[in-house]
Amino acid sequence: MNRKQMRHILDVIADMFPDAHCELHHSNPFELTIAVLLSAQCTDETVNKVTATLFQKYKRPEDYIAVPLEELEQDIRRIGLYRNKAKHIQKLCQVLLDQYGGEVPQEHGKLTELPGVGRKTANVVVSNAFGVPAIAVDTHVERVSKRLGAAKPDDTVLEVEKQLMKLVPQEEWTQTHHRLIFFGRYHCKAQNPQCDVCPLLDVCKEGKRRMKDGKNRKTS
DNA sequence: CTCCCGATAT
DNA sequence: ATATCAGGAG
Repeated sequence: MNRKQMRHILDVIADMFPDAHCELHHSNPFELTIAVLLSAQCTDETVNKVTATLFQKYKRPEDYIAVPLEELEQDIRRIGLYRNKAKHIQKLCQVLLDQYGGEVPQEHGKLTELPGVGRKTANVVVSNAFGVPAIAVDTHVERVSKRLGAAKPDDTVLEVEKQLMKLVPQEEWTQTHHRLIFFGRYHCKAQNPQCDVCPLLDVCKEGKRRMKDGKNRKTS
């Protein structure tokens, strides 16, 4: 795929989702970091249900390490993967207090060194909380990029990210990231992609293949 | 690569 | 019943 082909895709998804945004509820960089950490293999809707009460009980890093690990585990149990996540949160809060005065660092390299924070989470935090252009490749961005042909089927998430950074102007990285997520979450879905009503069908090999094979099933 | 894991959609 | 969900660590 070249930049001109990508430009067309960007214009179409901009028209479909003009105000795509971060759907994880948060009111500061620290809450955003916790929310993204919790969101692994879990819908943002479930995360928001939990953080609605979680963020009332735990305001600062000190609050998370003041309770027994088991108590924090129970407070986030519905998220899934809760034992790892609770452990990561306590370790992360300890590091924030020990090394960063209780604040979330703005440097991408420092973020990825935090427990439970990988490249994808760091990208979300720097772009959403600190205004640094970034394209976080989550399950939706990966799937959509590969279906549309912006990345190869066996590319790693890092390779997908690099490819998108080449194809998309830097000033549009963060916005594009959100629009690709919305496109993947609400339209080009994992299970029932709505190829039959997709404005990108004419440029999507995967979509044409699905329509031809009759795999596109519009059930609602 | 495997493991972690509950909630929801299909 | 199975697939999937804003992944990361060992």
